[in-house]
Amino acid sequence: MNIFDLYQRHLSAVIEDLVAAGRLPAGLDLSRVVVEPPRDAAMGDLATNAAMVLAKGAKTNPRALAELLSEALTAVPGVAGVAVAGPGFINLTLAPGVYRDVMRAVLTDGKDFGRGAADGVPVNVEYVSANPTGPMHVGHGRGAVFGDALANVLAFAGRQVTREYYINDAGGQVDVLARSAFLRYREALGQDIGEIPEGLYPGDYLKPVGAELAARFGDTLEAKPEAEWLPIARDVAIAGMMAMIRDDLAALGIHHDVFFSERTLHGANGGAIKAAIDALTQRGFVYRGRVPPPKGQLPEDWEDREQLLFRATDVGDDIDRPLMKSNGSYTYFAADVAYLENKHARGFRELIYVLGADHGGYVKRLQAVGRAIGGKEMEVIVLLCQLVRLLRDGEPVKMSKRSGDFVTLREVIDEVGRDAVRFMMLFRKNDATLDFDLAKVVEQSKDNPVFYVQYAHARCASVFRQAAEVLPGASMVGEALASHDFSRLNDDSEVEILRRLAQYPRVVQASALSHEPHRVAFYLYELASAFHSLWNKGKDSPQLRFINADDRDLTTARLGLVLAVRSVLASGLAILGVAAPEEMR
RNA sequence: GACCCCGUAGCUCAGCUGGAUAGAGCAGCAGCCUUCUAAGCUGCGGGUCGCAGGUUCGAAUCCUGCCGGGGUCGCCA
Repeated sequence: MNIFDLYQRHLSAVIEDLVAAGRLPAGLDLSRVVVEPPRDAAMGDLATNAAMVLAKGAKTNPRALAELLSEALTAVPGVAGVAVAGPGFINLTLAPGVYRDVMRAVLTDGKDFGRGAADGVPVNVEYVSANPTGPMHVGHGRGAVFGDALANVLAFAGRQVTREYYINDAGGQVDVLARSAFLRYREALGQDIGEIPEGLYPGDYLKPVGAELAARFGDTLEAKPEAEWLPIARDVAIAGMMAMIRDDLAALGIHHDVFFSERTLHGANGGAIKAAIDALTQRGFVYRGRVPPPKGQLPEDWEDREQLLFRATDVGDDIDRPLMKSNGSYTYFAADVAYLENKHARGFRELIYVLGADHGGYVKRLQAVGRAIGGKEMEVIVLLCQLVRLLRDGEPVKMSKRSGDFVTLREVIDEVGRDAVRFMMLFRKNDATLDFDLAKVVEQSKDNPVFYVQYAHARCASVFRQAAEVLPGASMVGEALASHDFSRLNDDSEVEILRRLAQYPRVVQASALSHEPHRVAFYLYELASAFHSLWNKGKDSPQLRFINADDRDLTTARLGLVLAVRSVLASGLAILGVAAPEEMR
C-alpha cells in the first residue's frame, strides 16, 4: 500500500470529474503532477503541486485552481483536512485511519510490503567484471556492492533482473597471467626463480596456481615450448583467479546469474565478434579510415594509418572507434560490441553497466553501440562508482601496488565484516567519492550508521523477547496483530514512525527508478532514528514504553508498531544485503 | 586540449528527478541523566547551496560560461 500512489489516483479522479462537469478544460497534462510528503510534517501528510502545474493549461491562476481542487478533495475518503498554502500547494491531512491501514498492510504483507508488481520486463545488470588477473581491491568492492544492491532494489520493484559478470579472459593480460603462473609453477617444482621480472604479476596469490600446475602436470610442462604450455597455464590460472574472486564475492553475499567469458566471443574464425561486426557493416556503421591522434602530447609510437572503424560519431560518440589492431586481432572494444549484441539477442532492451570511475571515458561508446545495435528501444545505462579512500582512524591506509602487496577487498571484509562493508559502501551516492574508515565502521555507537540501524532492529527483537515473558500467550505475529485497534498510537513519536513506514514503498520505488540504492540506506537510518527516539522517550515517560503489563490493549497496539518497524527494517536491510540481527552481541 | 564526477553549516554528507522558511550526523554551546529499555537524552547557535548569467509562476536541482578539487583520454584489458 503506497499512500502517495493511492492519493495521486484519487487526485486524478477528482480532476477527471471536474473536467466531466465542465469546470476544467479537457486535455490537461497530468504528467508533472506529483503527490509527495510536505516539506514540514506540520503542513499535513501529503502535498501536491497539481494547481501550480495545471494552472496554465486550465487558464487560471494557481491559487484559484487550488481552491477548486481542494473543495473537491474534501470528499475523498480518508481526507480529514485540505489546505492551500504558499504559491498554490495543496496540503492534505489524512484521517488517522489511513495510517492504521498502512500498519495493517505492513503487518499482513510482511516482507512483501512495498514490493512492486512484477512487470516481467527484463533488465541486465552487469557489475564487478574484475579482471581475472588477481584479487579484487576495495574499489571493486564498491562496484560489487552497489551493483548487487541495485539489482536487489530493481527486483523488489518488480523488474526481472539478470545479474551478470563479464570475464575478461582474452587478450594480452591473460598471457601475462599465464607466464606469471608458469614462473610459480617452476617455483613449485623447487627451482629458484629469483625476483619476479618486471611486467609479470608479482603477487603471492599465484603460488597456489603454480602448485596446482605442478601437482597436475608434474615437470612435463617445463620442457615444452611456450606455445604449448601457455594455454594450459592460462586456463588453470584463470580458473584459479575466478574461483578466488567468486569466493570473495560470496563473502559479500554476492552471486551472479551469468558469468560470461570474453573468450567465447572470439571463437573460431572470429566467431561472434566477426558476426557482430558484419551486422554493423550491413547497417553502414563500419568503414576503413583514420582516427585523429589524441590531443595533448602525441604518443611516441603513434602511427597514423588506415584501420577498421566503428562509426560511433553517427550515434553520439565523440570519435570513431577502432575495431581491429595492427596485428590483425580484434580490439577489446570489438569484443564489447559482440557482447552487447549477445545481450540484445537474449532479449534485453535495458542494459545497466556498473563501472569504476576510471571507465568514465567508456560511457559514450557503449551507448553508441547500444544505439547502433538496438536503435531507440535499446537503453544502455552506465553507472560509475567513484573511488574509495581507505582510512584507519582518519589516516589514509598506505597501498603500494608495486610489490603486489596492496590491501585486498578480502582483507577488509575479514577485518570489519560483510555488513559494515556493504552498508558503508551504500551510505553514499555512487558518484561521490567515499571515505571508508576501517576503525569507525566497527564502532558500537550511534555515530556508526551500520550499528545504528542494525541496533534498531535488534531492539525490536528485544521488545518481543520481553513481551513473551510479561504477556505470556499474547499473539506476536503480524496476521494477528494486524486486526488490533491502533487508535491509541497517537504520541508524536509514534505518529512520526507511522509516517515513515508509509513512505517505504515510495522510497523503494524512487530508488529503483533513479538507480540509487543509497536512498534505501538513508531511509533506514531515518526510520531507525525515529524508533530510537521513541525508545528513548520511554526512559523518561514509562507510559510510552512498548510494554505496559497493566494495559494489554495498548501493549498489543505497540507491539504491532514495533513489529511493523522491525519488518520494514528487515526488508530494507535485505535489499542492501545487510543482516538484520536479533541482538548486537 | 577534450570528456566525466564533485563543490551545500567549521567537518562528513542528504536534499525524494523544478517547489514552500535548504535538512541530518559529528564538532561547538547550554541543560538533563548516571540507568530503570546497555552501548546517554533534550535543546540552541550555525548557510551568498563555488562564482556569474540564462530558462519560468518558482532553481541547490535544468542550460551556458568561468573558478577550484578529483578522475580519464593511443591498437591495454
